Amino acid sequence: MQEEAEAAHGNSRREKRRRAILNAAAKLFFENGYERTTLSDVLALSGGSRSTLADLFGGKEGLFTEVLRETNGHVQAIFDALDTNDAPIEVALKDFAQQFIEAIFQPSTVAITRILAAEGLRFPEIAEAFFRIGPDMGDKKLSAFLQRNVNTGALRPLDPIAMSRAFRGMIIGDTGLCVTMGTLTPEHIADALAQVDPAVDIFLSGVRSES
Amino acid sequence: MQEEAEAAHGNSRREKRRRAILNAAAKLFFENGYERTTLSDVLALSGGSRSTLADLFGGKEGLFTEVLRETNGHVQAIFDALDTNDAPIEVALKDFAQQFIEAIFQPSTVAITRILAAEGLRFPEIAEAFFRIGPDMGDKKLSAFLQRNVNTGALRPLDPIAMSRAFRGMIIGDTGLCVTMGTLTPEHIADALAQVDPAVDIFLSGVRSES
DNA sequence: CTTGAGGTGTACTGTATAGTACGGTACATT
DNA sequence: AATGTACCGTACTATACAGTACACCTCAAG
Repeated sequence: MQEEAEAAHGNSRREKRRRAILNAAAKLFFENGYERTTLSDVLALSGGSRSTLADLFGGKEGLFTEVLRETNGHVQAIFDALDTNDAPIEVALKDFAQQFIEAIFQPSTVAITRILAAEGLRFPEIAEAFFRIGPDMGDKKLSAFLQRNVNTGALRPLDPIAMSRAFRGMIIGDTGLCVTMGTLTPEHIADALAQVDPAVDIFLSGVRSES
Repeated sequence: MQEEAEAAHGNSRREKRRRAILNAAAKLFFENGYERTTLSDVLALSGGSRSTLADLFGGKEGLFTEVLRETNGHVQAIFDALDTNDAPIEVALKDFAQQFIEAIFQPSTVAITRILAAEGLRFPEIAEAFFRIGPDMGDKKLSAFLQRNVNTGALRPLDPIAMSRAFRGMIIGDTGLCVTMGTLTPEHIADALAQVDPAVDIFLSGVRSES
């Protein structure tokens, strides 16, 4: 019974420590990278002792993968929330683009993108997992939407995958590179948002059936 | 006089060592990242002694920045070679897209993109320099080309910067993310090349003046 | 052949840091 | 309040690595 309670919300004390360490580690790993973050730094920020950290996570690698797993979960949730609506195509696409940009520039999304760029080769399965939930999720929803509009005859019968890819590329532009380079500023995001309308216009003119 | 010869092509012996160390360092930094590359690794690959390395580059940071500077130079040359031609718009754009993809997926471009994604925050001036010669160079040539075609009336009077951005985004798509994640494969490149034609079609249908 | 300037290799130093051991402490349960 | 489990903190160990010192070697010029 006691075990059950632990499994559910955790031994309140232990779980609090766990959360504190995890949060501190996430912050430091994302800010400074894996190598340049020391366990002492983490503990200085979180409180707790080396022994507890070792017990909870096994060691530095265990802590890191746990941070990534959790962040991947957050990102997954963000992309799950993406949706297309039943407004006229133009409006629906603009909505989707706004949501997409917001999803991509969420702090947790940006953080995990950068850290995986830096450390991805060492944790390939995690990098791949992220890739699958990030781009692929957006792609799936968008291409399904486009396919529906092809079926109704609203759009020319082009490959929905290719259209989806083109659309997302137009929306994101160079900003994706800024993210990984660490040079992302609020202006870049504002800029990306400002580019949505012209991009949608170009895209729609390109794919819409002749009326 | 002797000095002059040294300045030009270098004391042949010293210069050979320099090149060997630089090449080995580039390979290892790009493969394993900054932190995980040790000077001993570099020397094991290049030959030479710790003392010479210290003398030539000052230390690890000096060696690294020298590698980045040089690679930036190569990338600059690659992007300088990008050009638009006088063929019909559709052909010219497809040509440009092919060149652009090839430039972006050059080994040296990929290598420096990844290493800057990983270490960019520590060497911000280099990251920014790369950013300026990479995307911005492509952007400049492409938007000038588009502007010319707007002027002749071939294209609708849209903002050439926005068009350029949209075009490049469509061409690159997710593949840019693969690069930074280290999951780039030859198939990705082939895939990107295969997407050029449909992307150009969508783009052109979107921006061309009604005939 | 001689000579010296520059290069080589090794061995050393100092520092940083991950992981561990252990004695003390606080908290929850009864 | 007693008791035992789980946490804390410190100190220690082992290792890895950048940078340096130094004695030996190589090569080119005379």
